[in-house]
Amino acid sequence: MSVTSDLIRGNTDTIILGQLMIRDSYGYEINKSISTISGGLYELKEATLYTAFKRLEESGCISSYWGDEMTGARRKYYTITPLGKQTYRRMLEEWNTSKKIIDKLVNAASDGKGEGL
Amino acid sequence: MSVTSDLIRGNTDTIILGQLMIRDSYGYEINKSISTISGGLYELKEATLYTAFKRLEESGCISSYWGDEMTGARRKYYTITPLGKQTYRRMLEEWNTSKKIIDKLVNAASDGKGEGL
DNA sequence: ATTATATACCTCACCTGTCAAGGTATATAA
DNA sequence: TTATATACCTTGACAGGTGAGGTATATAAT
Repeated sequence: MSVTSDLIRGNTDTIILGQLMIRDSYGYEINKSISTISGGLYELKEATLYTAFKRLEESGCISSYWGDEMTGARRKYYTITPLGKQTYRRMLEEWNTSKKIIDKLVNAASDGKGEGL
Repeated sequence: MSVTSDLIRGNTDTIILGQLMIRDSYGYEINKSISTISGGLYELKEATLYTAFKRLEESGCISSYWGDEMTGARRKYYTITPLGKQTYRRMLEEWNTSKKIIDKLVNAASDGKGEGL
């Protein structure tokens, strides 16, 4: 884990919704996927993950159902709702906008040497 | 202000240090610069700004002195320290790394259609 | 004179998201 | 029987952001 939480913060919900855009999934699997996709550089803490599920379900972005596994630990699957898809797309746009602005702001000292001051 | 605080969070200190890399400055001016650079899409809340100054000064990244204005409101100027410059460069690297990872994570549904799951 | 606006600083209480630490349960490998 | 992997969940503490409030100087408008 080399990515600071404070830099990921605000993207947690988008990341989870993004995974559910692919297909229904459950907590443990989503977290493994995040770890894999990030090349092992990031993974959500379990408490953060389940807090996010609760938040997303309460806001109507996802819904859940128990899997019918006949063996192993039970799994709680999540589905993204239409509201969730809409929210995901909005958050993705927000990220792209913010990314550009943050880039400008943190690099102010390098581009053009100080416009704005 | 169209940028979500949670997306900026974690970059606040980097942004402030970035401004001080250009030249010594004071709170009010830094905030105006941020607003200008972001095209009016973002500005720090005053409470956030002054909390950040306190945090950065306590950690030795910046130091301060009172301006010698003979008119108008007094200004408290901040200088970036060698530790601050080092911290700034490290945080900039962290942002660049995180940015790529977050991009991968939030766009997982679009690139390659689901690798990692 | 008074009000409004701009500049310029600061603090406190509250909110939200993260997370360490703890817990429960099933299945398999050592 | 112990360890590891899978799989879920909660609680209390913590840190950063922020609304709301305060102080003070200077100028422009009423």
